[in-house]
Amino acid sequence: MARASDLSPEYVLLGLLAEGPSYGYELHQRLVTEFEGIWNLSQSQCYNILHRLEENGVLQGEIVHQDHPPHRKLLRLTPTGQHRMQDWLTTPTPSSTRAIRIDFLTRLYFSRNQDQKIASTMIADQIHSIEYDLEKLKQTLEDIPARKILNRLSLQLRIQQLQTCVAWLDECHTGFESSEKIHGGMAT
Amino acid sequence: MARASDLSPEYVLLGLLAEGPSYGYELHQRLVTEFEGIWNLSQSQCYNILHRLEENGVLQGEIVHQDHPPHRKLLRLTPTGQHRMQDWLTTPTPSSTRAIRIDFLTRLYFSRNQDQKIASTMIADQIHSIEYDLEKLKQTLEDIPARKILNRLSLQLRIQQLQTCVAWLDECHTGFESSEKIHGGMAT
DNA sequence: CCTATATACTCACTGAGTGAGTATAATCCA
DNA sequence: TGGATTATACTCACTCAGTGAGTATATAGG
Repeated sequence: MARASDLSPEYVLLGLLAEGPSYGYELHQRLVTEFEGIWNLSQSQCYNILHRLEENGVLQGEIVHQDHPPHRKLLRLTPTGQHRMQDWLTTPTPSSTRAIRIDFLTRLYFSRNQDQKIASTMIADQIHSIEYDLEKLKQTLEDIPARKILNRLSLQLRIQQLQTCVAWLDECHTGFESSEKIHGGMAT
Repeated sequence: MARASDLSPEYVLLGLLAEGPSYGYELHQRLVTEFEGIWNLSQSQCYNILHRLEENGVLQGEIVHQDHPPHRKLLRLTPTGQHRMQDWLTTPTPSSTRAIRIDFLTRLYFSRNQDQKIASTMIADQIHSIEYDLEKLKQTLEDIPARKILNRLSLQLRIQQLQTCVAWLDECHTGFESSEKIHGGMAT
């Protein structure tokens, strides 16, 4: 099944659940507060994904009967889910500007919870991955005949955007390092 | 109904049909050859859109009976469709890097068929539109508290990407102007 | 004459995402 | 004390883009 799509919101949910079991409602709340401007899922979309993940055996739900309803469903990662999560964290984000902004940044966030050093490595890996793809794109550009202006302009923009990404990743590095003093633990 | 979505492929089809009536098959062929790397629609998706546009009264189809099948459907823009097309050409593309690369570039291509000067104006307008949005984004960034590192980094990347877009639009300007000598008329 | 390919289009499905709806507890406030 | 409002927690039915396989015919080649 591999990676659903380059920018699937399911991974951010996996990431949150990797920190500990939680409820659908709570997960959505965290998305709204902590990932504002990055992930923007409606509540029902959240539940949809969660249901699918449970069907696929990535999550396991356990209904918690309180004294009185509403009944809540406590969700936790299965071993499969933990595996999936680790795969995601260690696979570089594809070289698309949007994917870098959304997917990479989310991965960075969760890897940082595990180990500060992993985050540094991740940034470096991502830069290498992009630079590799950049070389290929530049080659492609040379192969496009001059009369195909549209195609050339489009590719040129993509290349420039990726170069901007690399510059930003450098900033990211320093930005995250300096933040270690300010921001120590993880809030729930 | 306005603009379907920021990046709807229906406009590129409208644009092609604005040059003259055509067939579904032919339109798809042109997408594959002329818009390679920009639009990437499957044949069936093409037909889907075309069907929808016809239902909405944007296109009108006329079945051409040749001596022998296959019967072909000649599609042409209705006045509504021509109007829609003009609206699209004159409305700046929203300030998202992807939209600039895809939607703006496509608009530029078609406006150039109409009048070279319109293309110049369009580039200038687009730059102004982006710079306006950039100011707002910079303001938003200042309002995000320092501890929200994720949200800040995300916004910072967006801002840098848009600045790259502006630089690219300038290049676009000169690139297109120099191409006027090389590439005069329009091929069908 | 048979096959491969180009033309031209249809259809049934998936999967993301939306929006309205259901049900219950807690809180407020007059 | 009871009526309204809000927060919690989740379900359901729908739309719409996009995919991929399928249908049908003409043509060109060996």
